[in-house]
Amino acid sequence: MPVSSLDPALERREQILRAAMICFAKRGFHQTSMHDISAEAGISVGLIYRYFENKDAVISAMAEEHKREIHEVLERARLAPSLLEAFEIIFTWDCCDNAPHVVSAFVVDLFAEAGRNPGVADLVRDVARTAMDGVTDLIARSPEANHLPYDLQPREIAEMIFAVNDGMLMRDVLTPNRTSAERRERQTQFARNLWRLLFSGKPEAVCA
Amino acid sequence: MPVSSLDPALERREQILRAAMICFAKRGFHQTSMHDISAEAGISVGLIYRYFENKDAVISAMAEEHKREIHEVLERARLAPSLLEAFEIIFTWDCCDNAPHVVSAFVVDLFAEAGRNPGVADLVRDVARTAMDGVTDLIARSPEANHLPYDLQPREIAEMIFAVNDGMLMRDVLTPNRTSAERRERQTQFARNLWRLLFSGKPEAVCA
DNA sequence: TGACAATGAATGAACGTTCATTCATTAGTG
DNA sequence: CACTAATGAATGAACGTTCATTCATTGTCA
Repeated sequence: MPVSSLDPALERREQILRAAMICFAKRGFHQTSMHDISAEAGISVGLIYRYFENKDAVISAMAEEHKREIHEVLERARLAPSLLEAFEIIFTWDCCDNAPHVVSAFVVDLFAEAGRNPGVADLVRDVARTAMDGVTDLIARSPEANHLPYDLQPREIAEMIFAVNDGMLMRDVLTPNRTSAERRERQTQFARNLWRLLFSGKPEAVCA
Repeated sequence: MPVSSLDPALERREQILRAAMICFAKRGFHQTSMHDISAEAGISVGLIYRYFENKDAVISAMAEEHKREIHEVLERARLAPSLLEAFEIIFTWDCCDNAPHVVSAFVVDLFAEAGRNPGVADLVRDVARTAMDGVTDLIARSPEANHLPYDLQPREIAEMIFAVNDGMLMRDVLTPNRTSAERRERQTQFARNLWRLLFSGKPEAVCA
């Protein structure tokens, strides 16, 4: 548990967001009541309104946190010593050790919410575009870019990576009792398979 | 618009389901009220309860309809003259001409619901497994199966196909104003790209 | 130091609204 | 008339939000 901040107000905010994340993942945005969140956080209902204007603000704040997290993952991928390892980082970002399966349930619900809430849609679109640009750039700069099969462009490969990644995330909500380790193993396998398809040869043979 | 049935009771049922689908896609399951559905269908609230036990039953019935639709798509894919064409059918099944973008919004919400409603989860899991088995079989039986790159198994390829497909579906909710034709074009492109990655050669060169 | 004032974090009952569901009633049909 | 289809006002539970109130902490001053 991270002793995240010296500011007690910020700590409260994060405590509320942590509780909200658990509730949202368990029940979804619109089935989660403010009472649920307050109970999960061990505080009173009213207190939430000291730190957030309303329920929508809680959802937005969490979407923002998700945005930061994705940016962080991209940064780590950018620093990876090889493109394959960058792939693996991107494919396993949601396999955090604690709270297994919470992230995927949340993200799927976030996309569903984006489908009807334009504000959330803008935010998710923004994250998606930034991530896509980052990975496109990552591929274009890599030494492997010279060996791309056929006339596939870096952008097309990035799109495929994200499609596969999102698709696995979506499937994940169907198997809630898989452990983080199992998920990581499985998704790493996906990354390797995609890699093999893209760069004709064993992974070790192409690493920089 | 299909004049689906001679039985007026069944017709009412379908009228309600059609209206519910529109509402669910627009607002999501839990933000859609029974009044919304009745207004969309042009009937009274109480009448819905003559044909469905409660709101959950409406959701389940629609998930069942989705199941039937997927099975139908699989059957069409099975009858396709080549594996590539089967791919294209699978990748574009949700690009129906009327009601653009309705399907993807609905399906993403369906998965989100599956994440918390075990009954829905069972149903979706069942559809997913059947579809996966069908496509695995499709690949294994195809003449191209002998040219699979590296040690990739038909099952792994099927998993990748569905991951890509689900991922695109998820992305789709972010661009609600794309037309069906644009979506079809884009997703066909995805199918072709995946095809090229899988079977090293131009599509035309490998068709049976 | 000790007494008192001010602060604002925290509470939870109360309010107005929305919603799923029911049911007494009406319309339609044979 | 008898029977079913259809209506929509009524019900009660649940929800988001507000706010009067409590109380531990901090600041002030003699």
